[in-house]
Amino acid sequence: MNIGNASDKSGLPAKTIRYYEDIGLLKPDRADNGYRDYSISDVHKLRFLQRSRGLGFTVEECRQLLALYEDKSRASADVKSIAQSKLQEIERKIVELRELQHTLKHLVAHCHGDQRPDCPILESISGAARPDPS
Amino acid sequence: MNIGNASDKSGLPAKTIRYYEDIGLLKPDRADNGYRDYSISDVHKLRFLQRSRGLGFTVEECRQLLALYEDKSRASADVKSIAQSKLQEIERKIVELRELQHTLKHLVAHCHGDQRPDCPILESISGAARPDPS
DNA sequence: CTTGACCTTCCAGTTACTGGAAAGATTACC
DNA sequence: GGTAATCTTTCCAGTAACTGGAAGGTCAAG
Repeated sequence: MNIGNASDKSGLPAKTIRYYEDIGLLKPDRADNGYRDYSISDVHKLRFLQRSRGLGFTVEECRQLLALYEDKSRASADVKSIAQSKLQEIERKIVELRELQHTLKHLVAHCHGDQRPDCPILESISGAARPDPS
Repeated sequence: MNIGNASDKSGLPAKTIRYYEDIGLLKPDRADNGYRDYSISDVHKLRFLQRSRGLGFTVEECRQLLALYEDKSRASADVKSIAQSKLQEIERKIVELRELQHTLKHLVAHCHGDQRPDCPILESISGAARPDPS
C-alpha cells in the first residue's frame, strides 16, 4: 500500500514515516513507479512506533524494541529486561500524571468559572505538588 | 539564590533554566555581580515547568498556565477552561500508558528470560493493541 | 488529455533543549 | 595574599525529532 494509506492506518504523518525510513527504523519495498509500498507488517510496526513515541519513549528506545522484534535469534532475556525497565518508566509516568490530574482538578473545583479575577488556585500548582523539604 | 541552587531545587538543568529565561518564561532578578537571583516563587514556577514539561505539555501550553498564574486580572474562566482541556489530555495519556503497560506485562509474562530465542511475544506489540478494523 | 490528488527528493526551518568555549566571580585552602 | 577549584556569565554551535515547502514525476477521473 502507498504511504498515504499507511499514514491513515498508523496514525503517523507521511512526513514522519519517511523520516523514520531516513533514520533506518523501517525499510518498505518500492513499487515499480518508485512509490513506497507498505506491507501489513510495516503498518504494525508504524502503529507500534506511533504508540510508543506518543508516550514519551525516545526513537532510540523504539529502535531497540523493533530490533528485538525483528531479530528472532536474539535471546528473549533481552526483551524481558528491556520491557521491565520500560514498565518502571511507565509506572512512574502514570503516577506523575495522576499528581498533575489531582492538581488541575483542584484548580477546576475551586475556580468559579465566572468573570471574577483573583483565582487563587493556580498558587497550588506551583507550591502544592511536592512541598520543599527544606 | 544562584542558578545551581535553583537547578537542584527544581530538578531542571541550569542550561534549561537559562533557556526558559531566553524564551521569556521567567525573569529572575540579577545580583550585583550579574548572577541570576532566584526567589522561592521562581523555584515554584520552575518546578511546575519541570513537572508539566516532563508530562508532555508543550512549552507554549506551560506558558499559558504560567501567564494565568501571574496575571491576576485575568478572568478565572480562562483558567478553568484551559485546565479542563488539559484534564482530558491527561486522562487520554493515562489510558494509553495503561495499554502499553498491559502489552509489556504480557510480554514479560510470556518471555522465558532464558537463552531461548523465538520469543513469540513481541508480535503482540505490533498487532494486539488495536486490531485493524478492516 | 488535462486536472487534481497523490507520490518523489531535497533543503530549510522549528522546538526544546544540550554541549562547549572563553572569560569573569566566588569560595576554599595553604 | 595567592591560587586552584568551582561557580557563573554570554555566545555560538549541535542535536533530536520532526515539519513545511518547493520542484517535479505519477496516476485515476471525467
